[in-house]
Amino acid sequence: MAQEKKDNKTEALLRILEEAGKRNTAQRYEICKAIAEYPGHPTVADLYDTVRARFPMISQATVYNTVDTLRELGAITRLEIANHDHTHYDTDVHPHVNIVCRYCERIQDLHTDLVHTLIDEASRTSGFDIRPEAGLILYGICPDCKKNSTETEE
Amino acid sequence: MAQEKKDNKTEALLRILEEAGKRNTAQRYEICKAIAEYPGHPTVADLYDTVRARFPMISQATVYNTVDTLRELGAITRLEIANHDHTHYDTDVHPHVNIVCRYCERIQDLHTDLVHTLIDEASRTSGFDIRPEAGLILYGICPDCKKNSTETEE
DNA sequence: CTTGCTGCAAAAGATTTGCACGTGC
DNA sequence: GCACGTGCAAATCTTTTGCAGCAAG
Repeated sequence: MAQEKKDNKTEALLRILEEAGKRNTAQRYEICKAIAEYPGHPTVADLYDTVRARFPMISQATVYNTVDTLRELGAITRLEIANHDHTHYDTDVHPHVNIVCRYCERIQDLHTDLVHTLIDEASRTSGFDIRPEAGLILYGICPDCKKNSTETEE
Repeated sequence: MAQEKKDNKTEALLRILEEAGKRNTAQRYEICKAIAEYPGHPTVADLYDTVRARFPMISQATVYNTVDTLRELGAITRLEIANHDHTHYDTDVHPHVNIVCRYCERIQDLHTDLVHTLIDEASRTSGFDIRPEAGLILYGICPDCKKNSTETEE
């Protein structure tokens, strides 16, 4: 079932490209697959490495191009995380909160109705048309890193 | 009163540096003043330009250094905004939402109790120790840009 | 065929760094 | 006087771009 879900995700991305009139290339197939199957929130470098395993001659520029195309089509979103060198991408395009550990840089998703409440309030009070691609990021220390730092000292 | 507020803000930043045992230099004074007086959310380039008006020989590296020092001390926070080339800084270190216009790149602050509610819920459900330096960013279209796009077409 | 896509390599551009000099304390 | 801060310029590093050749439709 997990595998089935991944396949659906890959195909969903490919369908979005197809419906936008984009050509179906082997590179794009591999990139979509890599995005769909990547656990978590890959960077372009992550995807480049993954795809290169099967497609050694692929260029970074192609990965950047495809990822950017998918982003324009709303299939994925950019996660801009302070102090991370690379830009992460998120396949979950529903507005949600990303919680980032300051130490291990782990990213955890949090879905909560509060996000919608927040968007509603922001729309009402600011007059902005809020787009769904919310960049809601909270920074903190994850349970593991908290434990480790407690064990060692301070 | 507005001027008085700015002065206080400048001095607050200087005091933070002083209390951290940092040396009091003319460059840092000008940078703190530029940050305190800047309307909105300056980038390093903004601050560099502002300071250079009074201090022509200052180097960009010094601005980067000082801004980074202030950030480490918690006096300002970084705003990572998708698709903006420069990193913006925010002198408001209370957790709040930044609403960013996709067109004119205007940034508007929104203070609401929902942020605290959200942080509480995130702490409880994720087990993370959430830090106050929340990067809560919502993207949208500001009233002005909305009006302009309506007037012109579509 | 025609146009978009890819690969390559170089460019761009923000931020960081190394080092020597100057300056606060 | 000592160590930190500054200035300068070069380095770094991610992302973007120009262009020629290739391939999808």
